[in-house]
Amino acid sequence: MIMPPKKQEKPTKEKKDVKKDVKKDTSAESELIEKKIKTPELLRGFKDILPVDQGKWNFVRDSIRSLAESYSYDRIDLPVLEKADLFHKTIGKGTDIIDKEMYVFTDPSNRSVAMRPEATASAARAYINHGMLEQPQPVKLWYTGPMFRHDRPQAGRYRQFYQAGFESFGADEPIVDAQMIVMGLQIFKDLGLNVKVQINSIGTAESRSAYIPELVAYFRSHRSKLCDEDKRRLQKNPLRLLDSKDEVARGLLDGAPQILDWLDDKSKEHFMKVIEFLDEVEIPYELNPFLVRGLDYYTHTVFEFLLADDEGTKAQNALGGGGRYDGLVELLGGRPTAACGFALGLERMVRALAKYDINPPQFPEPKVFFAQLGDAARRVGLGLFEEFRQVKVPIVEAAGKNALKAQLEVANKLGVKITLILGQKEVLDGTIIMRDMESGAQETVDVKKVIQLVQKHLEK
RNA sequence: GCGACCAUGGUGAAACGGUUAUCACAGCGGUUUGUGGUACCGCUAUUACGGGUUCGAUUCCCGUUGGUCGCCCCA
Repeated sequence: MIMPPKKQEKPTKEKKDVKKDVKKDTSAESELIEKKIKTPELLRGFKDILPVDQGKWNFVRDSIRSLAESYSYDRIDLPVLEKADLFHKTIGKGTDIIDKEMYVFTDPSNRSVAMRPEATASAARAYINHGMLEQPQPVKLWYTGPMFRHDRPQAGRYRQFYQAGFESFGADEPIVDAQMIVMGLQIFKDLGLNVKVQINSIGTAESRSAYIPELVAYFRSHRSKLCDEDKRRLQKNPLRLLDSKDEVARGLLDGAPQILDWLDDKSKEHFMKVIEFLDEVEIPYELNPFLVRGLDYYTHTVFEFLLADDEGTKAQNALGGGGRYDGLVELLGGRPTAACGFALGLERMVRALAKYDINPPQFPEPKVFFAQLGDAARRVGLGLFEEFRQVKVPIVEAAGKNALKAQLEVANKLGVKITLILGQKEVLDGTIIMRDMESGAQETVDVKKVIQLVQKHLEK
């Protein structure tokens, strides 16, 4: 008992040394060069979505797609790159998205282009470009894909992030606004996420231009009390004062003029109807008179989807948002067209699933493993594997492994019920071995009957 | 864009100025070449990168890159 280890020790030690020396001599140089070339690094704020996460991602993507289909929204795929101008016009100068965060560059043909920071503008552009205003209205489109904003990365905030969005063009009815909210909430419900919606109306551009001076006047009278950030807002983007996180500003908000009071009658009526519809279908919502959104094109109804119980981090708890944008198509040179839509942040949804430990429904595990030995068996196996696939018996293999042992280890890890073993002998005899993984019992059967036999065995 | 914290193998951790960087899990290979789940053995890290201090740095300092958190913004 003592002897063998001693015998082994010596050779292994020698082997070790040899190996190390060999490594140093032959590959050390190339290794060094590789390292010096720098191991590749991800761009800041960019992320790989790895196979382990795809389950949750597919859950999110599938929920969105099936909802889109049941509400008969048509899929549209829009380019990632657009003329920079498109976003300047629509999202608005003065917004952070445009001024600080957009990936803009000059392309080889000397055009100013931008990686899309969102897709509503592109959807409106497509609506105009392809004469969709001649189609039966409303035109209902949905999309999903990556968006780009050069913001400082944080949890739930990336420079490339995925959005899915729904846009309805050509309907000014309040029911459309309400339906958007219903749809959004339904997706979250399908995912098992507890999400609340906040809504507000910011009316038309005219009513806002009447309201903003009032708001500014109010806060100006309290200017000395405001924090620096809010003073800046007062000048740059007064509406943002409404969702300031500073306590002083929050305290002042109670006495501040509310945008709802400044809406014209039509806007008020529109908003009232949206709310009535929501009441009708018993959708819980929160009226948030301080909700404003960061893009210029919004009119009337605006809403945001928030995680309902967001103890812990308050940041990045908005999972999506949207609203009406009646002026957008006209702004881009189309015929005046009412429109409404919303977008969802996919990584925030995936993150919420992880946070609440919600796992997507699992698809059935394969129950049959196919082990093959030698080239002849591989050749036969190729066809057999395909036959199994056609009768929809999920079957897996590990073609990268040679040893039967290694293949059985994989089969075992997969928790498979049956392993089929095909080797040289069996190929010659036209047979195959069927092994029950629980009992370990195995029998040699006619390869032509194996599919039937496997199906029978699985039924038990 | 501003501020703070962090960075050890595929993963989670340990060491903390001092000889061959420790442990667990995963991975791969092996324990006689066609049989799994256990056991045993072996292999897998120039301590993110680049500089500096030091006789000596994973450990201290600076820069870069990346991550996280708050602000800002938003999805």
